[in-house]
Amino acid sequence: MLRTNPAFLHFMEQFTASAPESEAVAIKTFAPNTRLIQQGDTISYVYIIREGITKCYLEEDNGKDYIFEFLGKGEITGELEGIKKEKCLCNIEAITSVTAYAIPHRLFAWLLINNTTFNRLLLEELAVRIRQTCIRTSYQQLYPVEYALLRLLALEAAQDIVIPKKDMAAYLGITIRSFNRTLKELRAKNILDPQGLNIDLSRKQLEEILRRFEEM
Amino acid sequence: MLRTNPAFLHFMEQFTASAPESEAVAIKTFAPNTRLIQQGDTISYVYIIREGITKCYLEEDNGKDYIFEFLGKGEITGELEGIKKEKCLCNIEAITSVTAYAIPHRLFAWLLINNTTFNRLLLEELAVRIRQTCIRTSYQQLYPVEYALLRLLALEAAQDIVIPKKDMAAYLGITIRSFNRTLKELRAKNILDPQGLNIDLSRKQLEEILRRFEEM
DNA sequence: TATAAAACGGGACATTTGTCCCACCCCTTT
DNA sequence: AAAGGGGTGGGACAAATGTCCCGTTTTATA
Repeated sequence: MLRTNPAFLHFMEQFTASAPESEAVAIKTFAPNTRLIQQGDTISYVYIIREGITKCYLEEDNGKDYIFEFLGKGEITGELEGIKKEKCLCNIEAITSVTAYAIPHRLFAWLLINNTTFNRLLLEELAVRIRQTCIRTSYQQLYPVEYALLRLLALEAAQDIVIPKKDMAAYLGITIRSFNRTLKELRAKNILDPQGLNIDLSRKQLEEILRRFEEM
Repeated sequence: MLRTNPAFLHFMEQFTASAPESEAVAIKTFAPNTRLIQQGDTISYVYIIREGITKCYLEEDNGKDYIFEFLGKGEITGELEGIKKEKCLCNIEAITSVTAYAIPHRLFAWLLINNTTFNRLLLEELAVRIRQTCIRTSYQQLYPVEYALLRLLALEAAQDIVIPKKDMAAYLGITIRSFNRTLKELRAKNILDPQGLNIDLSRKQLEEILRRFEEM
């Protein structure tokens, strides 16, 4: 759910600390609820998140939003546009306060060609993203919302973060109404079986889930 | 819907024709309904489709299938597993008769490092795939099935291919029953407005859609 | 503190989608 | 020709989800 990429972050720290080319890399700051990237715009930077949490989402013409993923430390964004010069696919909006490395397209292209490590990191990142997306989409299409919601709550607690309710709903592709309803039903049934969710949870995390669950 | 990548195909033709390393590349043939890749398996080849159409899908524990995409000429598959050594995410099954270049992982890794063109082609392919997936997922989650179905029919006709009904349903993430029902409703309403679908259609394609639509 | 404005939860109903099942058609086999 | 099997379309009902709306709570502001 909240993706991170420590290896990428580490690379950027090294790179900005030592490489002469890295002068071009700026560090930008974004306040909560402001956008790093705006859907439809043409941009000239690729960002790598240094600190904070963002949401990556698409706004459809009918006013509905669909959140693809939450991007945290070390995640790259704007890379699709950096690879193929097209308009931005989706919005990247800061949920918490965010700082990010801003890599100009020119440098990005240079890195891809001349820095094997960087190239490799990006390749792996894209591969992971595709894999995760596939798993999630399929899961959400083929299982009842109930399961997906439970799983999402578990992930949220496991990562010890708080995501606004409306964002969770948008992530599941449902309305807040449905979200609330399902939540209520789960509570009524008193079913909370993280064992069946295929997520590793410590005892502490499990308690955390239960606590949040009651309070929501 | 049916993805192709002429540039990738062209590269492979050139490469197998001239490069000495390409000895390792075999051409494999697959009969309709057989699998190039089996979900959960460990493989040692990356495939690039030379001819034919395949479907890339995930089978969930509850017996349902979700089709991510239909891969045709020049599309690569098994690349996620080639980049990160993990078990196969999904099934790749031949719909028509298929021939494909089979690239051993060792050569694949070598190409990524030593052949800038290949590296670039893969990067672009992954980028396109992510983009397309995002667009589609969002569309399917946030619009009524009716729209998605209409759009799918249009795409199918525009590319002049035939996809079995059950595969179309699996692509939309719905049951055949729902598929049939929606189809019937559309026919009853006699609504078929490809203008609103954001797909470029020639007059001939439009007629083709209408024809198929009536016959289904 | 009082009051308006905005966010929130959930009831009631409408719509959409899934499940179950049966009738029909087209094969094949005997 | 008769019987059986597999695939297909759709009716009837159940379940899930969305839409509309209202009363309550929270927040902001004078």
